[in-house]
Amino acid sequence: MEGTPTSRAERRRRSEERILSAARAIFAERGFQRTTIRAVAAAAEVDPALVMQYFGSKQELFEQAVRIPSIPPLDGELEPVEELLGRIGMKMGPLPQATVAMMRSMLTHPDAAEEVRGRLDAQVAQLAGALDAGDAELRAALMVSTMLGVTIAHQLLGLTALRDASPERIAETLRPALRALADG
Amino acid sequence: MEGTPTSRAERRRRSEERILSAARAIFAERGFQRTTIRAVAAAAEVDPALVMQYFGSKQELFEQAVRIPSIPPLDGELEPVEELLGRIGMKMGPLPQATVAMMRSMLTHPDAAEEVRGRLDAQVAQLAGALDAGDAELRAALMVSTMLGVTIAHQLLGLTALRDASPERIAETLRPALRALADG
DNA sequence: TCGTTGAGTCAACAACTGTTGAGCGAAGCC
DNA sequence: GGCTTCGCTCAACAGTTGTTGACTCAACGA
Repeated sequence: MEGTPTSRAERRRRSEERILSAARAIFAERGFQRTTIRAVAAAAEVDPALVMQYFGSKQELFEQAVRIPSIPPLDGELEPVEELLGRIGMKMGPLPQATVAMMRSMLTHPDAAEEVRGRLDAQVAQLAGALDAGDAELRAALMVSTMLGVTIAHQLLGLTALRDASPERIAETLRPALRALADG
Repeated sequence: MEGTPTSRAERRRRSEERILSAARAIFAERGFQRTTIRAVAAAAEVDPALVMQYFGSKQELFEQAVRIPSIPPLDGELEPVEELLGRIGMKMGPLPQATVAMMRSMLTHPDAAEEVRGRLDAQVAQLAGALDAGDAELRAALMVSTMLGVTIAHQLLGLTALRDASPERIAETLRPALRALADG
């Protein structure tokens, strides 16, 4: 019977992973407040108390569930605009659940808001460094905001006009706008 | 003593207005889930039961508090781009609390999500009608999404790079991007 | 084999939530 | 003045929530 491991460490690892996976899914679907530990536990087929025992609190569970690798540095080769579009291009397929969970909570959960703001600020700074003219930071911020808006409208809100558009077509249509922002 | 009206109808009207005003403020600040009827009642200096008596349920209170005049039809005179920017221009000052409440809740409250999606869809359709080329709807959707993203980043998230930029400068910097989307 | 450890459960607490029904007191009407 | 109406409050219920402590039992190390 390889399927059901009886090793202690292995069982623990798997339970923890099942919990984290369930948490990501439910946080992504409902956001922080509407997600209950009981619901996560049920989805992970585990007792609610176990979730507490492993993660200490709902907040801790959230933090660990949405922990995401930080934004990779700008690829010096590609143009910033193409870099951004590429990220969208990839992200126009389903976003990682951790990202969705983070975004879904960012307007109603102060900690998520601060985390997202921090990451976007960083991305703005990074992007601004790759632009030239004087108000690079403002233009970078507007580029990032545009990406944010399109992602929200497409992935979280499901705007009808965007729902059936292919990622490539979106990226392609968006390109001139981003370029206009990049060039000033 | 004009300040404290003793007329029944007048008292009722004022209480209802105080409740709605408090509700708008707190819904705008915390979103639907994190807003409690008790908090609204306290802010309105009223008993929680009164809120129920007047509005029937928390959901009803929310709906009445965020009720907003629907989007005015596109002014045929102005170009669509300028029209949009104008609205942003106004909205770059503080947004109406009802709007903020709606937006703050839209990612975590299904009803708010549907309402916002509906309004944005309508705005897209309206805008698409004013553009010419083939994929007008997609481009209109991206214009609206851009506005959405900038508004969120600026008003709800407080991106540092946007926080200290004047509405005019934002609108001005954004114009070429929107125009690029509008012209195809 | 046996005591220890730790994964996992069970039942409960305490706080908070939306919501309700009975009741008080003053404004309105005759 | 007396009856009615209704704005408003009080106290409570019932469900849900995060969280906890005692407990069970199988894996583990000697």
